Amino acid sequence: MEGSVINIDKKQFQNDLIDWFHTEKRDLPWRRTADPYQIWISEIMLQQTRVDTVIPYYKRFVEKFPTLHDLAMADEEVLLKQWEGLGYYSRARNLQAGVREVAEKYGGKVPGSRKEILALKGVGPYTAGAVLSIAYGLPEHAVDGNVMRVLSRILLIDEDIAKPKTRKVFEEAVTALISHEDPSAFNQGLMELGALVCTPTSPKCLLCPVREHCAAFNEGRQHELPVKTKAKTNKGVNYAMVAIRSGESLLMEKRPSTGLLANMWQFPLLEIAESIGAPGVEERLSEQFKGTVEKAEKITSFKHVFSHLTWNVDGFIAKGVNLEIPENMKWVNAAEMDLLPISGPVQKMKTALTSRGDA
DNA sequence: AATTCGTGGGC
DNA sequence: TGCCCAAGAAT
Repeated sequence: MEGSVINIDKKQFQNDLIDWFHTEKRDLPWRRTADPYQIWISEIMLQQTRVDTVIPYYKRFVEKFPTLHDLAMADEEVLLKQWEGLGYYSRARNLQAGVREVAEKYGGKVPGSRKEILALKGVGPYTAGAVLSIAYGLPEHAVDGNVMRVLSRILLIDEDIAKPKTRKVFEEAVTALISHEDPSAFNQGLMELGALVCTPTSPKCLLCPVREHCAAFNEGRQHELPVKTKAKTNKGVNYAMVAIRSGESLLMEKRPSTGLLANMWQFPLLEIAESIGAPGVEERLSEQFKGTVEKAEKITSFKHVFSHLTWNVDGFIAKGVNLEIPENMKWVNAAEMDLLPISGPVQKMKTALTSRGDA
C-alpha cells in the first residue's frame, strides 16, 4: 500500500494537481490574505465545519479582530459572541490562548517551525501543517479528512481512517509526494479536490485532474474507499429550561469553564428523569434559590442534537420572587441578554419567548 | 485508544 | 426521520 507511492509519477501528479488548483480554486476570503494570523483563524474555524458556514464568521471575525494583538486583548465574552453558532466553542478560547502565547513568546509573529506552532493551544498536526505550508510555503504535511479520502483512493490505501494511527500513514504519503516548489498549492489542492471532485459519495472521477494517477479509479473501486468504521450512537438527556422573570429582567446562568458549551450562557437548566410539569419546576427552583418561583408555564418543547448526545428540552417561563442567586448567575434586561454568548438550545428557547412576546 | 466537544446540510 | 458528514484537537 505505501509501496503504491512509488508507482506514481510524482512530478506529473504534482503538476496536474497544482495546475488544476490554480485554475479551479474557489475565491475564498482567507485566500486573499498572506497574514499567518488570519490564515490561522481560518484553519481553526474550518475544523469540522463547512466552508459555506465559515465564510460569514471569518469575515466578521477578522473585521472585529484585524490583528493578532486585537484578539489577544479581546474580552472572552466578546470573543465567544463572535463565535456564537459556529460550534465547538473551545476552539475560540484555545485560539485566543494560542494567540496570547504568540504575543508573549514570539513578539506577535506566528512561529514558523512545526515544533513551535504545534505547541500552541488548539493547534494539532493538521492545523500546524496547514499554516506552515499556506502561510510560510514550507513542505509540511497537512492531513485532514479530505486528504485521507483522496489519497486512500489514489494510492488504494484501505486502512480504517477512523483510527487515529492511520493518519500517520497518510502523513508519510504526503511527505513523499508533496511539491517543494509550491507546498501551499499542493496541500490546498488535495483538500480542494476532496471538496469539489473526490467527494465522499458520487466522486466526479470524469472531471478529476489526477484520475490517470488514481489506483482506485483504474480498478473501478473508488466507491469502496475510504474505509471508515462508524461512530457510536448518542444518548439522550432530559432537561427543563426555565426563563425566570422578575420585572423586566430574566435570570441567566453561565456554564462551567470546562465541558460542553463551556462558558456559554443559558436559562437555568434542570436535569430531569422524565417530563415534569409546571408544579415540579416551581418546587425544585423555589428550593434551589431559597425563594419563590411561581406561575410556571410550559411554552415550548424541542430536541437539540449534539455530536454525541441529544437534549430533550421542555421550556418553561416562570416568575421569581426574592431569589438568592449564585455567583454564576445574573439578572439581565433584553439589551444585556443580546451581548451574552448563547448556544443552539438557548437560541431555540429565546425564539419561543420572543414569538410569545415575553422577551 | 476511545470520548468529548456543535452545527447545519444532504439524502 | 435518522444518519452521515465537514479544512480536528484535547483529554
